[in-house]
Amino acid sequence: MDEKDLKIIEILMKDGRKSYTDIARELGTSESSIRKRVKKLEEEGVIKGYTAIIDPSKIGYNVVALTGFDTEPDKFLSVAHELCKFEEVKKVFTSTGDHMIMAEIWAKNGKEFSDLIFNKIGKIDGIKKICPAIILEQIK
Amino acid sequence: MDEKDLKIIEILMKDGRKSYTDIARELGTSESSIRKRVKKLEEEGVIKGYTAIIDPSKIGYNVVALTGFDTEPDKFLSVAHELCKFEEVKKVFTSTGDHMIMAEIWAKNGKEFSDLIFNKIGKIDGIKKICPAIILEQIK
DNA sequence: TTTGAAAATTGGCCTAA
DNA sequence: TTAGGCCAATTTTCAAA
Repeated sequence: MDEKDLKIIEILMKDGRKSYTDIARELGTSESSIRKRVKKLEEEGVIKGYTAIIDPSKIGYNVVALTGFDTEPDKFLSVAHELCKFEEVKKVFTSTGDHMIMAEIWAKNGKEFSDLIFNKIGKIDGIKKICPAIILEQIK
Repeated sequence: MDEKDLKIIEILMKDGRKSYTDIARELGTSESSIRKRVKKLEEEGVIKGYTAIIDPSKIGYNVVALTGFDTEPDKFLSVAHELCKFEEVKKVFTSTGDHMIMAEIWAKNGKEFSDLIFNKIGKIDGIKKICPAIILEQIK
């Protein structure tokens, strides 16, 4: 892990589909050098994967919410695990602060979101409180 | 925007570097069809870009925090805008719920994080309250 | 790092709906 | 007119030396 690896990571965070050849040109080195470094970074788990950044509203998901969950202490991990099973739950974090678990949840509209929160996710055993913060706009 | 577009999006969210040829094979169609659909999705802003998913701790960022900001109502937008200028601030959202602004902030350690919060970001005009929730683990 | 073969990308052109 | 298919030139990927 050196300066060049960090540069590669920076470039791939900006454009995850940039070709090794392009990165090599940008950093003034060879394509195979870049490819081997990227492969190593992937194997080491530094690069965990690649993803397309989607505008949820453009595919019909008009409600995206950062949702905090408070749980009974001993049910904490099982709640987190259950949350992951929902297709609408895109990300799950454990955290300090106001809530033990934070999740990013996508829903088509307010009705579907409340149905999801009250009738499905809310039914998970061990959840004490749900605190949704609906994202209005992603600025950065 | 049809079923096939949604499938393409799903595939590219799982692996943002998958080749058009591979996607075509998976969906039983031709490479050029995929290519033209992806290009259109990009032009329409459905696909906003691609990114490598990095494990922050593996590149020395041991503190990642979802941080809520309360602002004076009229300074709301300028605060959001100022936040975006910090390299350590990776994402900025406006939201309903407890806080008007939510940001994902990366720091190398607790010391750097508190320095950032108290001495730099905290100095932005219009901020009334900062509520950091440090992410312990990303499960999904 | 270099090299060469295999694979993917790209642009143009054609057909069909 | 638009989406899909086909082909040929170029570029990229990938493994072996």
